[in-house]
Amino acid sequence: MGSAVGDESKTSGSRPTIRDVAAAAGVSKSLVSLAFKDPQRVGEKRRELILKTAQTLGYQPNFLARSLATEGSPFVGILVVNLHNPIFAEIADAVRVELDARGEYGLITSATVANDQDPEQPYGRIDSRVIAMLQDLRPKALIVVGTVIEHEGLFEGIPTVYASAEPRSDSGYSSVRMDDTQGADLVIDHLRELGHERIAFVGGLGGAVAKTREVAYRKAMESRGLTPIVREAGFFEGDGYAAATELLAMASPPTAIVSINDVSAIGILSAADDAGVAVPDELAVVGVDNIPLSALKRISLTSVDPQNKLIGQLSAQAVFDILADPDEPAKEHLITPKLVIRDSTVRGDIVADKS
Amino acid sequence: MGSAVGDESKTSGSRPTIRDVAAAAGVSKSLVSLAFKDPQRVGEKRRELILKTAQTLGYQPNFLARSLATEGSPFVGILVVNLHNPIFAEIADAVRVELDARGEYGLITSATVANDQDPEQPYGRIDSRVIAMLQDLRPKALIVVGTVIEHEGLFEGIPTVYASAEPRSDSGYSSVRMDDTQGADLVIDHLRELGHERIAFVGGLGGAVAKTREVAYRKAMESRGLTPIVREAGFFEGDGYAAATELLAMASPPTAIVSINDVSAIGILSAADDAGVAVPDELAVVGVDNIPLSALKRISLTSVDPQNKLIGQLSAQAVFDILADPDEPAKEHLITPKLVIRDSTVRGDIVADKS
DNA sequence: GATCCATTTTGAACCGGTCCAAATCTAGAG
DNA sequence: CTCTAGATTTGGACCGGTTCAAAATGGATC
Repeated sequence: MGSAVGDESKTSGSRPTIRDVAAAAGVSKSLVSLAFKDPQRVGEKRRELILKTAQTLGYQPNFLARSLATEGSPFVGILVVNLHNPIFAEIADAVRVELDARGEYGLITSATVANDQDPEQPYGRIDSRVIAMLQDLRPKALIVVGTVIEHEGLFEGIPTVYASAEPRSDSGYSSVRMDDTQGADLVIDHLRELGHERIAFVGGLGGAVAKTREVAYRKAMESRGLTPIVREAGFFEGDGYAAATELLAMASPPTAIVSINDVSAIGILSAADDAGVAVPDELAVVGVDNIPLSALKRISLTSVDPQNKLIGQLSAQAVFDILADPDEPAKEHLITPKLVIRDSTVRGDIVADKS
Repeated sequence: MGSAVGDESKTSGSRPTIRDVAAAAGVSKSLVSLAFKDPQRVGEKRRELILKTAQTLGYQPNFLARSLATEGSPFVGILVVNLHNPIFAEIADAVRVELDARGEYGLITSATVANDQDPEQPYGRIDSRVIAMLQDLRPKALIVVGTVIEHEGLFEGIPTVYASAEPRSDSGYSSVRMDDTQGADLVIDHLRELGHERIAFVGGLGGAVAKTREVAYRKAMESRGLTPIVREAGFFEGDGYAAATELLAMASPPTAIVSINDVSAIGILSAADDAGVAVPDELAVVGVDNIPLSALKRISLTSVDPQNKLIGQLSAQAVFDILADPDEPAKEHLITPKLVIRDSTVRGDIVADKS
């Protein structure tokens, strides 16, 4: 009565709230809330009524308010450490697909800050403001994709799974990553089948991942009665190029080079080109990561595929395990990699190009 | 009095709140709030006291509560459409650096959902739950990096800048992107200087970006009295390969091919290799994007560099402009690209490899 | 010592939800 | 028709901040 205020007086501008719906439907806000999160508890009639008015009003629960009230957000956080690395994008995708399949959803974020001090690990340092935000958001769980430099209990209280990170001795966090030992075995066996014996390794610098792979290479060689030839190097094209150039200048150069990763391996290919060494006839080259560009015809690099899709799936799986039983001890999942054989070891033999 | 409740009874577990600090410092919560967001208004003594007790208690304002109360979050949202495209990572980085330099910060997110229906634009469709969240968060502004398929007023009420997206006629949103017309001029001029006249274009399928580049190529050719040769194709390696194979089988094949982007151009290189056509002697190839892998020696592709760093910077700049004056009409910034000349057009001539 | 004004501080309402104890409404049993 | 148990609905406190009008404080002035 009175000055006949329209029903929609509040609707101006911002989104309708739960109170608007309650008023329009003639029920209490509590009931509207219930109708959304536990529909069975609400009587048939009102439920329909509430849902319909919500629909017509265009109501959508406010995520912020909900998270504040419940002390927790409805999603799983996915922190992608390094946006420049395509394999992390693959893992993140797989994580999201798996979460979706189980009715959860993932929020992808990156907080990486360029780190000029350490050219060998330019990414991995993290913006604390973004972390603070993520903490306040309190996602159900967190999946960290890639290696974070400073991680000391950053996400206390949030169940965390590390996907494709470096092996860490500390923490009781679950992790999922490629089994480098098996990777090295695959590579060395493949090369030996092709008749190679002087097999060198390029890499080892720049963190635990590098070290792990170097050790795996050494073991694989020694267990087969071969002598390791290691040339320390970093992760990038230039590193592989320099190392390979040196190796090829040796008195009796290696007939095969195994690299720490694909990008460096591509540098090795260039070094061979420049030195007039034919690949694969005079030199076989193998990388690790199986990044998309290794499949390009111009490169066609034999590579250890870490099975990123599987890593993503298992990471999501690990999150569900933790959620189901928070007291379960942390697990370390080691994925068996696959060897993708291309022209850099066997001419013209294109195998398992698409998986 | 009574059962002597300890001061820290609330501190157990979760982070201390503003009330904990207020109690510990013997002031009201309002004052603590003030001390944090407008320190000048608080008396010297209490300010110091409050800040110190906050420090010792380890208090940090809760981002969620703040955003809810103020109806807005303290950061600029950066929505990276496609994590798999390295140029978007470059843009996002540049945006963040620029925001940082001006005291703001960016929250990177990706909401892309794989889109099996349309293999030519596999990314660009967006997870509505993530969008809803972003809306609730109400960032100061939003920078969308890359082309979003469905965008109809998704972010109403939030100032939005499109970086490196397709040109859009609708909307009053600001945008920053490469000037494709200038890009085409650079390419055609370069090729003509090298004596090429039969210059073909590969691409044009898969959205407005593709169409824009095709039109730019046509204009550049016609304005120079040359006849356009267009072979419609998509964005990927296979597309370039197929198109180039066809072109090279023509009675009088082109002596140069301009591609829609680098990835497709690499396919063209492969096609030339397989057809026994020498690059650059018998065929020159040019791409667009200057993705990192085009600089690899094995590929060494001449490419139009869209100046991603600059695009990122200007996008951030555009955000500040809007924030400073919300009524300013939307602007369209066109960036002048640079041509990076490599072996695919001029043998052995390595120019501007690192910027 | 009283008065006035500027500065500092406080209390309470609010943002948009959740949640729980209490109130109300069924309907079947006695 | 009353009683009671179970289902449904509601009011109000709460999450952790912000905000603003009003109260308290502190000088300076008369």
